[in-house]
Amino acid sequence: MSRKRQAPNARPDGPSHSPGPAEATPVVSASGETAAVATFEALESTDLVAQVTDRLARAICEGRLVPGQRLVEAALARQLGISRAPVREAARRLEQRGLLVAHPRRGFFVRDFSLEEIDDLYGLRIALERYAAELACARATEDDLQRLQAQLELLLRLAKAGAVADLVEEDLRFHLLFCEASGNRKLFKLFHEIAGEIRMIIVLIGQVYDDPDRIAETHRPLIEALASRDAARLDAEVDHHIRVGWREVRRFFAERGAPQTRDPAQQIPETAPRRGKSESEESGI
Amino acid sequence: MSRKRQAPNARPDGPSHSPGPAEATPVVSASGETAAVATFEALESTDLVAQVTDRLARAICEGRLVPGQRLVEAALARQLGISRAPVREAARRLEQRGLLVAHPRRGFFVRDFSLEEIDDLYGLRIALERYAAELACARATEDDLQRLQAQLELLLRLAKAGAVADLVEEDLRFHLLFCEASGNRKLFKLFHEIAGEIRMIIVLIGQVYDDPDRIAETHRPLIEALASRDAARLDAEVDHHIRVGWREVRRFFAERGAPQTRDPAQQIPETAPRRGKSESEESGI
DNA sequence: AAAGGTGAAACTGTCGACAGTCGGCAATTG
DNA sequence: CAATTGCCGACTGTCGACAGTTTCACCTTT
Repeated sequence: MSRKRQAPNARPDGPSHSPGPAEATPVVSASGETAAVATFEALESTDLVAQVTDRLARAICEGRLVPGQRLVEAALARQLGISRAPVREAARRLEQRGLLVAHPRRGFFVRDFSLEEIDDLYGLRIALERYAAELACARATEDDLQRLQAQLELLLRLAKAGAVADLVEEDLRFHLLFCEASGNRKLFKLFHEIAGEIRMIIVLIGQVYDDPDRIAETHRPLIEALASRDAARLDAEVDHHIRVGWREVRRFFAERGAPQTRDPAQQIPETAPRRGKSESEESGI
Repeated sequence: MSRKRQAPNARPDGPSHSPGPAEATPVVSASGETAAVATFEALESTDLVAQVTDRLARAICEGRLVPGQRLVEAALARQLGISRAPVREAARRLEQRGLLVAHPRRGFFVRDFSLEEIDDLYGLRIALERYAAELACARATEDDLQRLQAQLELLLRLAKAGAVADLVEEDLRFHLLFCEASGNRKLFKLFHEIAGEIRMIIVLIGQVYDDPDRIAETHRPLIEALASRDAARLDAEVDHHIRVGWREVRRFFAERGAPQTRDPAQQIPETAPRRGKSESEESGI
């Protein structure tokens, strides 16, 4: 045996050394010390990977795991009462979704967004949704319209009820329905992925929806334009709708103070042409 | 106990790539400064997963692994002389790239495309590249144009030489350069992923490029349009260029006979309803 | 002979272990 | 006192093993 039992305290990572001015982040310091920022209960049942993925995603989106934070496979596995394999797998999936970033030999870190990345993402989103709109205009069924209408009503209800968190979720689902109506499955899948990052961004910057009713209401023109089957009109509406959100996000993001800059190692496809690489470490500490 | 690193066997070819064992790195001489900016390139990361990923991808694109074929983790691991973990990981990456499909509890299968999926993919590709064109029109640097020009010339050379296989590869790289010129990294990354599937489709249906010269030449208008900074013109050119390829692919695909229909379980984001399905086939590399 | 049942083989999901590597800290040196 | 080197701990990459599940073939039954 003689197996080193590891430090018993559930705080594997040093309090500092993480990415830069993390300390400045609006951490809900209600919990003194570093402490276990997010504790997970053990789980069982099948589909371990899916469960872990889901749980981690939720933890990230609920802010229990803050950007830049390091995730330690072994620690997570221990907390969840499982082995590292499923944790690892789940982390990979979240990396694909853009919620985590993998540093070779260093592990996974909670994704952080630069303003530039947010712009990239929203620009892409517009391109995708406009394409979805174009297709939907031609192929959407009466059923699709019905679903969108129902979703709109749900948004309105949530806005009235002040359930902002749910509103974010259902807002995204509305757009997902839109993509689904396009009939292009690949597009739907892609948007699904992007939605994960958008959700995270929105949650990160806090409550964008200072006027829930108005936000919910802005979805109505989209349905009406789609119903009219006027491609040009719908295109314009979609473009406008998303740009409004984009502007809001930008504004809030600027207020909240820009976190670290872009992570040089992340997001670059492995087969991409490689030029001088600089392991420019975070400028923290 | 016994640690058997590289299995000596490894029948399957595999001069991976390493261009020669001897590195003639120029000894840094006049480095008086403390900087010590010795020009030593980071040596090739001995990343097993990356190697396996690469090898499998190549096998698929070279047709040594046919669509629908089942991949058995253990068998692959044995052939490669490694354990299942890296193989598994590599398979996951290829799944993300759309080259493999994972059936829960059944393993991985080489992706197969239905005509509908091809249409989805090309439609999406047009949407993405048009967006890239729009951005590039405004942000492309002189350097970007230079690179594209050089790539075009490479295409022409390959066409003349009849190196069709390389032509496919470099054709895709041309479009990748285009996306890169857009300055939107996320877009670039996304297109990079899609490029994998497009490559596979092209390879699958055989030689689309029955007239290599013409194909290569069709890229010139794109550069010219970009150079003119006429967004509308470039948009039209991009749209046309891709649609031509799309049509070709469709034609060839129809001839080659449609394989199985769409696999219902594949490609659907986890939150979507899923059903079962069965496949078959088996073999080794 | 076809349909259904049963058992074995095969494969994936999961686990615990090990070793190399990376980052940080401390001792050392100029 | 600052910079450099060496050491130590921690964590990831990788491995072999085990158990549950699925598949496939053969045998039994109608």
